[in-house]
Formats: sequence, structure tokens, C-alpha cells
Amino acid sequence: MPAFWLLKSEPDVFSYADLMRVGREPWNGVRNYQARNFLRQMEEGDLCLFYHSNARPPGLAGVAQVVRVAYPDDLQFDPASEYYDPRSDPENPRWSMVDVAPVLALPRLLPLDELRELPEWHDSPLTRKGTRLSVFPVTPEQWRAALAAVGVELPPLGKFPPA
DNA sequence: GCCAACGTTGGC
DNA sequence: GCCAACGTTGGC
Repeated sequence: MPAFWLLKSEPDVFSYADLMRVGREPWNGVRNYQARNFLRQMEEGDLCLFYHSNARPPGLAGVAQVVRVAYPDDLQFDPASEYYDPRSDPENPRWSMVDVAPVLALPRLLPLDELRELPEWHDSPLTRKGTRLSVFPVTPEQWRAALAAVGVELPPLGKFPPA
């Protein structure tokens, strides 16, 4: 069942423009079990809202697509990486990543403030106080409301061209 | 298995 | 830069 998701990224580290530039990116470095479990549920073709966190202002910058389902995050085995996890067993890797590709940049950044005003977004890990989850599902209603707010015409799910 | 200490996230 | 909220760690 295709689904919608939200991915947080700090634009100073990796922005939506960076994703467009590289064309495809392994979504590595997720080190939270709940977020990891969501990554593992993603299917090829699933669509993701790309959120800029720790930005001024924070908000939605674009749409990305899952182009490879979850596989082991190689950084967990790299002692030089800040994401190295010495306790991860190579026989049963603890952390996963997916590959994502750009689909479209929003015509304008949709700021968090504006997102909060959408009734569909009143109940979401994004708007709930104190939640820091960096990967989580988005309902079809949230998806539609967010894109409508920036005037993006919504093709039927799964009809986005492969990036 | 509890829970205090610590580190991180992320808006402001 | 501040700090509230939360997840993780590790002593016991």
C-alpha cells in the first residue's frame, strides 16, 4: 500500500536543493528506533514531504520519492562516521536507510507556522509539542492540505513520474 | 527494572 | 544562545 511520509533534514546539512542537485540520496544517519521502523515500512514509489528543520523559517521545501526500500545503513559500521554504532551486529544490522529522489520543489517554502494553521495538521508529530521524530507517516488529508496550501496540483498517488 | 544523568532535537 | 522535551545510558 503506497503511503505518504515526512522526512526532516537540516538544510545547512542537506537541503532539498541538495537533493535536486545530487538526484538521489541514501537517507542515512537515522538513529532512532521509531524512525527506523517507519523507514522499513516504506515502499518504492512512496512520496515524502521534505521538511527543513532548524531553519529560518522551518517548513516544507519539496516532495521526494522512495526509490529504494530499506537496506542497511553503511555508516553504522564506519568508525570514522559520526553515525558509527559499535554495537550494531553486521549479521543483523541495527540501522536502515532508504534511497530517495526529488520529485518537485514546492513553489514556495510552506512554513511551519502556516502548516500549524491547517486543521489536518493539528495532530501530527510535526506540530505536537516536544516531538522530535524525524521520519513519520503523513495522512492523505495532510498531504492534500499541505500541497493545496502552496497551490500544487495533486496527481493521483503513484502517478508521479520516476525521478 | 528503576530512574537520574546526560545528550540531542529543534523552535524560538 | 536558550531551554523544554524527550530518548538513551548505565549504575544499582
